[in-house]
Amino acid sequence: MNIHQFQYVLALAELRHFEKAAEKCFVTQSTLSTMISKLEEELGIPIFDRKKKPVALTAEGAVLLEQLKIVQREIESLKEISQEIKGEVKGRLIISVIPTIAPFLLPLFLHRFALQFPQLQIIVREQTTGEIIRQLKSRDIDIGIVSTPINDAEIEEQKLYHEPFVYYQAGKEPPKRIEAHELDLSNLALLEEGHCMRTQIIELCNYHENQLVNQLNFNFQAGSIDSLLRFVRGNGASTLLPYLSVYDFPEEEAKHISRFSDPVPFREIGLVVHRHFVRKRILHVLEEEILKAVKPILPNIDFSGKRLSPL
Amino acid sequence: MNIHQFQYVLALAELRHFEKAAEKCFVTQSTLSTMISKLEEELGIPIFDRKKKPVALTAEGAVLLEQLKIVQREIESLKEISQEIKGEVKGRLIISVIPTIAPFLLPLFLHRFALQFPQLQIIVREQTTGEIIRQLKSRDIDIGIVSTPINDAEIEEQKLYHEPFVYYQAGKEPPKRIEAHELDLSNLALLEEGHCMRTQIIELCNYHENQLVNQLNFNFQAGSIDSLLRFVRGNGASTLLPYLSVYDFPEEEAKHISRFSDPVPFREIGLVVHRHFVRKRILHVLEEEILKAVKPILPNIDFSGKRLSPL
DNA sequence: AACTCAATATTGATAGCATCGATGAACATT
DNA sequence: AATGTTCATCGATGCTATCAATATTGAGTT
Repeated sequence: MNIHQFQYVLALAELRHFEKAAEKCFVTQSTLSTMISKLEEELGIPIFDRKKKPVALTAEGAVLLEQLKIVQREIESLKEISQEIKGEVKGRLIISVIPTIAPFLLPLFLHRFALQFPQLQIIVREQTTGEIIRQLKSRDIDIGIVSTPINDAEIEEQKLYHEPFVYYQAGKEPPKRIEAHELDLSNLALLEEGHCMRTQIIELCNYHENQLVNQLNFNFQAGSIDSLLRFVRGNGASTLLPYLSVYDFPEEEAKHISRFSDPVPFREIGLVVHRHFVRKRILHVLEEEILKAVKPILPNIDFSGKRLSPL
Repeated sequence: MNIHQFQYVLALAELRHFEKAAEKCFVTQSTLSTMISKLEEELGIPIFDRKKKPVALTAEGAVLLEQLKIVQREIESLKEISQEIKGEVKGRLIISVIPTIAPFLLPLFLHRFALQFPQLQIIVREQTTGEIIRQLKSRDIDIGIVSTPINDAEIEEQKLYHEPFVYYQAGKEPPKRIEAHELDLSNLALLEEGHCMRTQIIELCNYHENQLVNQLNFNFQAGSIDSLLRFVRGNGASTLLPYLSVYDFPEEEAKHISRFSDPVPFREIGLVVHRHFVRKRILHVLEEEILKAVKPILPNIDFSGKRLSPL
């Protein structure tokens, strides 16, 4: 039994073709065939059904495969840990960010972050919280940036910052400051379902979804803050926006923004990783870079001990 | 990099002596030395400090060792899974049971259970809940039998049965049936601290620890139900006992027992394993054997939907 | 400083095995 | 029947894990 055999099985299970799997492992088909047979023999269980075209996993093989994946992953972690110890950060890192954060936060830190790990191939995606958590668990992505808390035993969270919401009113010029409870909730536009910010705002308003939506005689499902804003402007509607999406508004646009008086409604943004994520240094640098970028921009409000403030 | 090297490192880390570690791995000292050097070279990190006598782990080595243990464990799981698939159950199984269950439950099923796995070396220990959970997490034991729920993300629970408490009064003969609230709480003796049953009974009584203990002018710390009973008998005191400890009392002793009328105070007993425990079949057979043994004995009470009933 | 002992590293030989290219076997397609 | 595809098997080869023997190192000891 050896580590190569594990890789061969995983490759064959993925590609379902001996030659292609062999190619992926940089060996000949002959080697792959022999080695997989040996592992099957040693375990005493046929992993593949070679009668089927293309090759298929046996029922027992499917069970074993799951464990093989785990073993493989832990061996990968071993390598990653030693690279971290040596201060070498290589390989590929996939970061996924929710759509209400990504376009505003990423430009603030991504470049500086990437510079620190020239050997690291960084891939950034935009996904909803649900997808991010699912993919963290299946280890398809490495780090998520979402609105915390998540409260999942498999997921580790790292609080980053609190981001206030602001009120945006198209057409009129609302007052600079506004009390949460005096908010005009008619014509409040929201993002489409699946976005955590939609849910948060609905909860903030203490309103049922129907009540909010029904204020408008048609229903626009915005998939991004940008799209939401265009809709709001075009229809004289209003909405709530995260602070980072408005902090650099030009003067003309800033007139439509109201900041909230205390208690300011806000959301918490944090890093999330799988609990077995081992590249601690990357995580630490990422956290530092984000905070360094975001702190000078965010208003200086003390959110300590506060929960989401209902409107 | 290969699996043997992992084992060599683990053995050396444990025994801190090349020759002894080599012996444990059934290779020569020369092999062990070479192979460990190779792994260190491949990882690029010295794991051991050979200058120290006896050999010591380097700081980095200690970090790597943790991951090596994980890898090793997952490979062991792979073997165990294939044995389970083949229906072969071999190796060693360590079961730990809390002291208020062990002496009464074990004789009821252990023999029949062991017969089903003649190749399995079964070791049974008696430990408190805290120790059991700790050792499950460090993977030093395999299965625990405790009073559930535990509610720990790393621990998986398997409910077994509900066990009523009964009231024992030395000296007098209490009525056959007793209402929980009419219980005489003076002179109620308890197990020493660390036993979950002590805590449960204190909670049941809704009494603070001091109030209960102060009823007696001296303080006996019983470490087992047996020891507790001797004390109670010798001092005309009273106590609560788990049903399995009294169900086969001789008539003379049974006179001192009161069963509770509804709502009957009870505890829940369950199997607990680490969430990565893979020997599902063993667990399943164990559960079946315990239930088969215990069901004819336990009184037929429906505890569904009830929580621990306070006295 | 010379010696001794214990512990680890190194050396050179060997056997086992992963790997290869070539070929064979099974099966589907034409 | 001929051909193509796919996986298994065979014999050769080179690598490497392993061994026994020996060298080196280091910490006492005399």
